[in-house]
Amino acid sequence: MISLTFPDGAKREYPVGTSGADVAAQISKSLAKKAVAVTLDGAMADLAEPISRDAKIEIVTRDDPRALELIRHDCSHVMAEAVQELWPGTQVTIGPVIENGFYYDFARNAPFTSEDLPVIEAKMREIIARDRPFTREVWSRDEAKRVFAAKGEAYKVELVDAIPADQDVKIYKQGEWFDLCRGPHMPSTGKIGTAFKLMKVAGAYWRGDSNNPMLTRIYGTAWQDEKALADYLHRLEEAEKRDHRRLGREMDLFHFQEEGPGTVFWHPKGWTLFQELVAYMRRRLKADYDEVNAPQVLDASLWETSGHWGWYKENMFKVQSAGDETKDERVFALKPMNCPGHVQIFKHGLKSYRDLPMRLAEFGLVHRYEPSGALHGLMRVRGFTQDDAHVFCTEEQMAAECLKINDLILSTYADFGFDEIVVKLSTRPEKRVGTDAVWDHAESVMSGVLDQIAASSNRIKTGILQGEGAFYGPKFEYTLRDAIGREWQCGTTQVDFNLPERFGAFYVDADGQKKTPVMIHRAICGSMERFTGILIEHFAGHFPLWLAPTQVVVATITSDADDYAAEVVDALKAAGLRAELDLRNEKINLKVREHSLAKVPVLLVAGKKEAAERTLSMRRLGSNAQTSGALDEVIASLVDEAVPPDLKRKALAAKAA
RNA sequence: GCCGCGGUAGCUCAGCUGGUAGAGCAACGCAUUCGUAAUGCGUGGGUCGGGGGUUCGAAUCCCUUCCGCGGCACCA
Repeated sequence: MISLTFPDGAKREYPVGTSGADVAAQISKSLAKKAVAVTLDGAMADLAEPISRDAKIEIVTRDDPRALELIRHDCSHVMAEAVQELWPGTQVTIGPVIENGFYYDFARNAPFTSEDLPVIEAKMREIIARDRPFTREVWSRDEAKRVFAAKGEAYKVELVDAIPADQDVKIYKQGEWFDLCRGPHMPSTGKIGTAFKLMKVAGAYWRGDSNNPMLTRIYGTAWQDEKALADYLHRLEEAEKRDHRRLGREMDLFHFQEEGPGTVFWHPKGWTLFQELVAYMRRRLKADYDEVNAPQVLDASLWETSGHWGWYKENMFKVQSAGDETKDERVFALKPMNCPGHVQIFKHGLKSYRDLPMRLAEFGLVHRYEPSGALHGLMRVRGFTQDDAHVFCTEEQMAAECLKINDLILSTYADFGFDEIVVKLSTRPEKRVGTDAVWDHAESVMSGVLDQIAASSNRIKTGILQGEGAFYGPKFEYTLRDAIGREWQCGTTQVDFNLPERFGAFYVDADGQKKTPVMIHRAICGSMERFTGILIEHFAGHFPLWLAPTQVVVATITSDADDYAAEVVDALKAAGLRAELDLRNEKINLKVREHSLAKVPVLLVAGKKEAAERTLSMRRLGSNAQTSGALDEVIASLVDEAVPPDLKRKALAAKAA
């Protein structure tokens, strides 16, 4: 007999080999009907799996959140069956569950197109309606390989080979069709239901390696019921509405054009937003950093010394004289990084240990020849501005500097409303420079700092990314979560024991000896262009007043109010607000509509009455309520609201003191 | 870079199996002075991404190239 413990703590005895299905059936008929799986000591398992040991058991019903993964996984199997039924000869590879859905990668001579999706969906509905049971078998490796090889499933043969020797080769059947799979699955295909949809086709490399052949991936989404599916599709639509490329056009912030692939044409409004962000960052740096500016175009030899030429030559812009007659054959590069420039500044003149830590910041415009397929609006461009800085310090100062940077990064994010942050330590990659001893040391200091960060706040999550470090040193990566739950990796702190040495940078220590400083690369926003894009999406274009490109529009109702409205705009501008005047001979309805669509935060309406009383009717974006106020009071309250968060904090602190 | 899809007026898009382009919005003009998400009427606007080919004839078919979109790979 075995003893099973239920969630309520009750224990019951069952014969060895009892299945979850048996247990459910003994509890109640309805539970047996709803059950799709069990958890044994927390691990999900098939309902039909014979239980041979004491365990904590829980019956998982179809409406349990944990069943969602099973629905999606089963759905990917059904999709694979549908595809093979429709196009015999198509090879199946892998089909995992992902966030919000699943995919399956197929190998087929002619790739699928989006027109195939409804056809596959229809076939899937047929298979689900057949409601054939999922059954599990364990095969020997040789048998599995023989069967798959005989079916022409070369990829599956490779997958069987990849299964660790101590694990069984499990096969799941759904009627005639079967797949290599570790499970678990629900009892039958009918449990999947109808709340699924195939979303898109895409190419994907076999095993994620670009040296391998490209397979066709079909993405799908699946949910417990139609409502959840509809909600998900609605969320996608909403996300699309806040796409920064769309808002960039609608709000007249920036554009791209063919002649400048991956480079931004900033329009007046977009540039105002961008500069407001830069101004904010610049204020935040003032206390601790010195701002510098290093050249845009530097001799290739400098990049050879830094190692970038060797590692990233393919991704750099080469610059040369374009003149046909020129004798100057020198090869320059458009800077892809600011660090070599900053090292030159550090090296210029003798530095003492007393000068350390030396923190050099630059809003450096860098250019990288990104692969064409990687370009994506402001998020991935070929020319961008880094809020970069390099801290030259001693080894002893390193940990403290990392923590100081951590404080700056987290407080910056908080000012934009990002307070769920994940900090991850990336350790040595395979392709790297420097000795193992140096890496050992750097990683141990960094992991100590990571522990301190983790201990400092319970809102900050930490983790490790094995092998993801930069070629010259380990790094921290800061990931923030936006208003609709998407994660963006922005900030980074990278310890570098290599570059200063490569460039022969040194300082004179207290004992009169030359020593190589440690260099810490750090960025907060990362790419200012990308961060601007993130902010556009995070706020859905509905910026807080201090960031909004146009903060206020004063719109008239009749031309009788024109003079007054003009006076109001002058007063707003004099008070430092970005204000525009709308005197057009149009109805107020049209004006309200247009400025609302342009996402202007504040609309001040002036009619005959306001002009006579020297008041304004205020309407805030996103609300149709109107409030009336005296001119001076309205301006004062808007001025107060438009103070950036860092200055507001400062003013509060000054008041308190 | 790789796989698939796309590029027609400022924007969103129609244009089937080849017969030299069309709508809505926007713009411009005129009228309207009208209290919180579209006032009415009128007018102009496109070498259909570029290049080449097939054809009597190409937005439409083929090749090529650039750019974009969705993924994959990459991201110092």
